[in-house]
Amino acid sequence: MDIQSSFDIFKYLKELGYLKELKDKLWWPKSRSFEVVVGTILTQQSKWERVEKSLENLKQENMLSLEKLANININLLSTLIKPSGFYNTKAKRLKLLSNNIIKDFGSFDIFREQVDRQWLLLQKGLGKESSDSILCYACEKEFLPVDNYTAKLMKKFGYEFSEYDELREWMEEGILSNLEKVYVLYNEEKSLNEIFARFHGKIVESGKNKIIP
DNA sequence: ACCCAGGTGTTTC
DNA sequence: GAAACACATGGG
Repeated sequence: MDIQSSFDIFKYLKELGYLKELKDKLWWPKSRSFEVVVGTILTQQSKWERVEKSLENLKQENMLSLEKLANININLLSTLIKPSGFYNTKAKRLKLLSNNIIKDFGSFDIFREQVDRQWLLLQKGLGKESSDSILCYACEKEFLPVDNYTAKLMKKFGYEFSEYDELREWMEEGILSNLEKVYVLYNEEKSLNEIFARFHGKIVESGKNKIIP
């Protein structure tokens, strides 16, 4: 298979017909909500099923909101997110991040509108992938997150990058320079954010399910 | 028993 | 800079 750009991967995954019906059209469960922010930290080096368990625990205790997490007892938070691992570290970072969002933006809605990558990268616990995931799935900005699955997938086709941003820019550029073709593949009109969001989702799902040998 | 998962921060050369 | 290590659970 001849892969010239990320668009060829996009087309290939599209042709597989995988990930057709999504509960959430942006792929990430409860996209646009504060849950995405919580999920990005919880899912680090963990399985999504374990994250769902933690999210359930938080919901059960009525703690799954920006205001509640900003003021939660740290030991309680650790206990509730135990299923997704690294719970002491993640608890500290989640609480601090919630406080910083309130301090610098006042509300989650303002945060969604005004936050930028630079602010996110300054937060303890948010690296490039988590920051881009928040921008893409919580804030609906035009960012294409890349992860280990993306790197592994591209390596299979002979493309390797030493830096996260090099891979991300190459992935974004392949789509941006083939936008007309992308729109032909979709019946309905989609925003660039939605295209990036679903593309990343497909890559993750195809990686998780090992559909590409 | 070992390996991995929708990474990140710190320490050390 | 880049490599090595810590953070931790639970399923295959």
